[in-house]
Amino acid sequence: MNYRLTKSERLHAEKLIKELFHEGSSFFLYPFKVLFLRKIELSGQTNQVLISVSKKKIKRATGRNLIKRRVRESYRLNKHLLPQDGVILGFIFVGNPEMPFSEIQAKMAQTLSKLSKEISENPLSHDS
RNA sequence: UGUGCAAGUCGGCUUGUCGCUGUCCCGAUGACCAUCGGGGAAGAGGAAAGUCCGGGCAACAAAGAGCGCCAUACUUCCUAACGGGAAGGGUGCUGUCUGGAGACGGACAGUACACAGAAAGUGCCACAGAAAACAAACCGCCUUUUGAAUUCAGGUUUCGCCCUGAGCCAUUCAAGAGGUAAGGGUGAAAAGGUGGAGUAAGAGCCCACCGCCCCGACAGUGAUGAAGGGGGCACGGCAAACCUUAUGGGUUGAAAGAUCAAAUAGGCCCCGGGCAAAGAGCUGCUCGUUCGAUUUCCGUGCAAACGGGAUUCCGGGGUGGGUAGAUCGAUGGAUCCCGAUCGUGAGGUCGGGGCUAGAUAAAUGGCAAGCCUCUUUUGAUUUCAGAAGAGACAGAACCCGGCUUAUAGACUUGCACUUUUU
Repeated sequence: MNYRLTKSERLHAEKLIKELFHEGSSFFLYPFKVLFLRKIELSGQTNQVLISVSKKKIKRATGRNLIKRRVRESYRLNKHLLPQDGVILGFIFVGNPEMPFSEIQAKMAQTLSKLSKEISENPLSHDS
């Protein structure tokens, strides 16, 4: 199983980030707000992920760094739950700053399963 | 031994495993670029923070002068520079000791200082108080004028009576005219103080001493100190009010800015050529003057020098990749450590050695185990053993020098107090 998380799997293109926030669908599953966007021209390619932590929720930069690292780590270990189909993902953490890694990991698995189910029920039509 | 204060140092460690960032090596895709795979070593701080000062760097602007605005403000030094630092001076406060009858003075230690100017001008000084600044006059004290009232002072006596003396005087009250700043009271602050002489009462009005002001030999680079001389004594405080004086400052800030569209940028490869004392400071320019130097490695050679390579620059050719993306800026520097030496010190000079974090929707992490430290608790006289919990402040973003603020705990040195033993 591939547990790596290379640069190509992380979202860094400014254009795609704008599209994700403007056109992407979203749902909320504590402690994440999840944004996702599927594009016809990207289908079949690797998924790309973005992780963000609210500055309002966690004031200190060290605290934000810690949470981002834990979320990224949990995504890295659970990304096999989601099929590779060029999905653009955004995780915005809004939970407790002292949430331990084990809890984050459990929630991440739950979130990815839900997302996977949603994607398989609504296949991307070439007309839209 | 413990506690406190000051200065300094450190600020969790180890292993395994799964990952991330750039970099080097190897392999594959035709290729040193790109992609994929494997491996090696490296990868946050003392404050990385606040963005408060100073500098480098960059772009833009700019004849010169004046005005304005902002900053700084004891002296000398350190420094690339600074509003930073060092040493020194001054003033205030506190403590100890000490001289004097006293006013007050001296020495030492600690501590604070936004320490230029209040005898250039303007303004302000609440409340209280008579008065808050060319002093004034509420109470009080004294002299005197007018009016009114009373005899008044002393002795004796329980008191009254009485006795002696003086009465256009004296005392009291009211109003007016003047003198006064001793005393009272107010205030953060009231125009020298102590003691005397003097006076109607008083007063630096006068005298002695203390304080203060002015001049000041001499000492010191200087801030400043100061022998001595003179002066009856003014010149209240606030400049963190305006202001004056002196010095400095063009503006912006790496999200600055430079570059790239089939190549003319930048990377890599190949070929050819240049390069060795220029240069830097002072200056608008010239002259002049000062500083400074002969790139580095290997080979031959005593050396001079010669040959080859590297670095750097120029020219030519080749080559691969990316497109809101890429390259440069951008990580080796006023650098750190050790030693010697000069200096009271901040620091300077010389010698030796060491140092690849460079991200860019932004790496330096997750998990497990063990150790270390601290706190609580249980057992045990202490050493010790077990259990539970915690490990601060905090995340590089162009780079340096400072300042300020946050910080669990540990260690070192010095000083003070304390305990035990001798």
